[in-house]
Amino acid sequence: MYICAMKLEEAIKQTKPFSSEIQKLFINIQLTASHLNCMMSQRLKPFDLSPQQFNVLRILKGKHPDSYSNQEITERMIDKSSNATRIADKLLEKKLITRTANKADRRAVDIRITAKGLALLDEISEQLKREQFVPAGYNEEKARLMNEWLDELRG
Amino acid sequence: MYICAMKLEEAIKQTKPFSSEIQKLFINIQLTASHLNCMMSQRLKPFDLSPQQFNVLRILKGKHPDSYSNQEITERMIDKSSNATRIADKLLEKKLITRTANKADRRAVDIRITAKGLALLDEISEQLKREQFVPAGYNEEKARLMNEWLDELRG
DNA sequence: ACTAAATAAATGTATATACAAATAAAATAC
DNA sequence: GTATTTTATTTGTATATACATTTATTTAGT
Repeated sequence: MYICAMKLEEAIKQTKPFSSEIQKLFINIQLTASHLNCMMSQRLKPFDLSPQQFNVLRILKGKHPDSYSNQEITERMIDKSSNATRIADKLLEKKLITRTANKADRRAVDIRITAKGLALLDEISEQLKREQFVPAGYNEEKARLMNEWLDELRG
Repeated sequence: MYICAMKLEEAIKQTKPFSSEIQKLFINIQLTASHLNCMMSQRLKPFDLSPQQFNVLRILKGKHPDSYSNQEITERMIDKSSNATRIADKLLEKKLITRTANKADRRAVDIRITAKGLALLDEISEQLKREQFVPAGYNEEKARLMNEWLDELRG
C-alpha cells in the first residue's frame, strides 16, 4: 500500500477486455481504494501516523471530551479487522490518547483523545486542506450518485 | 479483512453528517473494497488461496502456456506492494506454478501456471458462477459510469 | 576489456493483519 | 448464592505488508 510512485492509470496492464463492466468495477474499486490509502499514508507519514491510527484519532475527536470503549471504536472503524487495542497502544505511546478502566464495568476501558491528539488532528487537517486533493471536474452530484450505488453494491 | 459477518450498511455508525459527498465517497470506496476483498477471501478459503494468490494465478492463466517474469506479474497485480516472489513461493509449494531461470537473462525467472493451477482456476470459476454475487438491480450501464468516474477520481 | 551504473529477483525486518485463545468481569440461570 | 454463559479486552501467533538491502547479472561508458 505504501508504493505510491506508481501510475495507476496503466495500472494492471490488462490487454484483454474485461468480461463485464461489473467485473471491471470490482477491480477498479479495489485499485482506487489502494490508491486513496496510498495517498493518505504519504500525507500522514510526516506526522508519524498510519491511516488506521488517524482514523481512530478522528473517531475519538467525535466523542471528545467524553470517551469511547475499545468496542465502540471498533464499530466505527473503516477496517474492522484490525485490533483496536494495539492501535490504541501506539497512540498511547505518543500520548495522543488516554486509556483508563471504566468505573461501571471493570472489563471495559475508557479511551479519550488528549489535547496533544486534538492539536495533531488540527495540524493534519490544515495540511490536507492546503493540498486539496479532489480532482478537477469532480462534483458533489457525481459523488452522491456513486455513494448511492456503492451502498447498493454492498447491500 | 477476514471479518465478514459484519453488516457494512450500519458500518461505521457515523452519526454526524459527512462534510461533503466526496468525503463520504472516499470512505465508501475503502469500505466497499474491504467488503469485496472479504467476500473473495471467504470464497477462496475452501481452495486454500488468498485473494493475492488467486490474482497471480489468473494473471498467469492469461499468458499460458507462455511465462511471465516476476516483474511482469507485479505490473499486473492489483496490489503492487506485495512481494511477487513470496506469493510465487506459496503457489510453487502447492505446485500450481513452475519457476525456472530465463535462458536469455539469467537474472530473470520464467513463471508458468501448471495444469493443476489451471484446473483449480476452473473449479473456482465454476463455484463463483454458481454464487452469482452481483446484487439485483445492478446493471452494466451503472457499472460503466462508475468505472469512468473512478478513473477520473484517481487521475 | 574494465569499470560503473542499472536491473531482476531474493532476502531481511519491523510492523500490521486475521484470526484463535486466554483472561477477567458481569449477567443470567437454576 | 453458586455455576454457567456471555461480554470486553488483551495476548499469542502465523502470515502478509511495506519497504530497505543484498546478490547476481546485464548494460553502458570510456
